[in-house]
Amino acid sequence: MDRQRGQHLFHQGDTDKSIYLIRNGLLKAYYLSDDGKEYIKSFLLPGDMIGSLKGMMGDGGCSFSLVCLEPAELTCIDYDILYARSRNDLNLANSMVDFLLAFAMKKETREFEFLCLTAEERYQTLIDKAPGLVDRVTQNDIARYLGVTPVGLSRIKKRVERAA
Amino acid sequence: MDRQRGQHLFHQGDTDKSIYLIRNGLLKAYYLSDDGKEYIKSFLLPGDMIGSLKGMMGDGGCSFSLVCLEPAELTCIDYDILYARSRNDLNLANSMVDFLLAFAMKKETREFEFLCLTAEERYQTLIDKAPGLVDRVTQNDIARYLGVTPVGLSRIKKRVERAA
DNA sequence: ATAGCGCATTAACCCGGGTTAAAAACGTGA
DNA sequence: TCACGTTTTTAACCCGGGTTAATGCGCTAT
Repeated sequence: MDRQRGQHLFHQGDTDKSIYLIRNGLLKAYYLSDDGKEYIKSFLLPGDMIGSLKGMMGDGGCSFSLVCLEPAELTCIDYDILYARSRNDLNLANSMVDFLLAFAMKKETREFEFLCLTAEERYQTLIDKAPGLVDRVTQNDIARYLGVTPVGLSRIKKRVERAA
Repeated sequence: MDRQRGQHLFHQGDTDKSIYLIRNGLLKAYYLSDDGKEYIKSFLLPGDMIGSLKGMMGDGGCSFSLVCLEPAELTCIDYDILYARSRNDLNLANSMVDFLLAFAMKKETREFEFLCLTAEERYQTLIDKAPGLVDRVTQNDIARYLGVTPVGLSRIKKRVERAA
């Protein structure tokens, strides 16, 4: 399945129980607050998988939106079917365990960064760990991913450059 | 297995591939930075499970420490054995999938709180979602869990009370 | 070519929270 | 009861980043 730049896979509040495997392209998952502020949960690159856990569990709708920043090729998997199959398929269940373990480590890293690092340190870490991303994504979006405003990130950037 | 208040199950840097199921008591998992600052990753209550993912994966040592705040009864599970068994045991693998899904949702919630909420909102949320915890844990520790300093939390508390 | 839009930078001002230090409140054990 | 250590509060000062708004830059579409 293919999607253009700017196309949404689902919007916050939608009921979507799909899991998307990104084969190509670049997407962003983001929260939108009541007063219209955007917060970026993650960027998705080829090989990544994403879906709204809340949506899958039927806990109300999706808690965030998913949109293409670059044209994307995706594989869509129905969560209910996957889950049902895993109940009788040892290999599938094992794959899910492995995937979820890797996922948990990623989430733990991001938690660590918010809990223990300053905005400036998070920016440095991002540059080190995801070089190239900065060139494909607007600075606005980088800022909203790091938990600061675009104006704030502009200042951090200048500070970092001046120090270098 | 039993542990007294103040006893550590493991320290940051240790190699410990155990998973601990909390049957009773209260523990905290925390990071210690190079310059000696403490950041609390989570509080553990009866029914919770915890272990260092990094430790389990053999990715170097544990990334955090685990200590009892109140005397605790625990069940200790060897990760390598559990994982090996799950490869041939559909029911076990399914239980692990279920556990990991629930775990992922919890981590996602915490990520959301750091990304989208202010310190004051995180404090309010904690009081709502974990009433009683505030009475069992020092305000110092609550602060370090919320990502502010004890002095900062004292101010937030006063602001909240004044507004109420 | 130019009008218009979104992005990035800069400046001025403000505010939440960090830091340090001191004082007050609270427990706990001798 | 008193003394001590820990927790919490308060105060003063500082700084990072939010907010708003202006400026400039680079697209893209007409």
